[in-house]
Amino acid sequence: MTPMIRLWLMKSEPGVFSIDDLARADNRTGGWDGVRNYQARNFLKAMRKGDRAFFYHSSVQPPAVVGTVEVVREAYPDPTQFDKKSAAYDPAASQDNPRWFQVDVRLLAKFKNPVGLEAIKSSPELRDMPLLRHSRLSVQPVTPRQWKRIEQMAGH
DNA sequence: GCCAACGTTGGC
DNA sequence: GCCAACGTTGGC
Repeated sequence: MTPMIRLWLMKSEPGVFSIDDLARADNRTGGWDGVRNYQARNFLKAMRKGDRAFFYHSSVQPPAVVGTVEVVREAYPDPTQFDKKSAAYDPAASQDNPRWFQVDVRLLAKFKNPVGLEAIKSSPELRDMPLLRHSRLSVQPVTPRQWKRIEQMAGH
């Protein structure tokens, strides 16, 4: 039986963690920590090894999909929730009862031609992306059709 | 820096 | 359980 590969989009502010940071990491792999939204967390927990995701840069000009990553480790407790020095510290979380999770991702490709938010808005095939409707959802599903369209726009 | 959208908190 | 107040995200 062939496991279904799911497709996602994950947002990050490049000033905090950028696609180039991931490119420089050991094995081009890093933990996607700091997610503190329940709906986004539930999507993180639904991710399976081998799933792919777009890496989206938010809060920069221009906001854009800048590449693709692959899930290499499924959800496990995000250690920053226990770290009092972290901005993502959550006093309500405990080791016994973690509230927040992260996955590890490996960089697959950095787009030569990032796909800007403006271009996404102008493409009729992409009008239903949660990105355009729920701007605050930092981890969200992508349909195969949307995936193909964005890769096409990126020249990949 | 502003502010719309929307998620979270807490008083009742 | 409602909802006002508050906080955060993220485009502009």
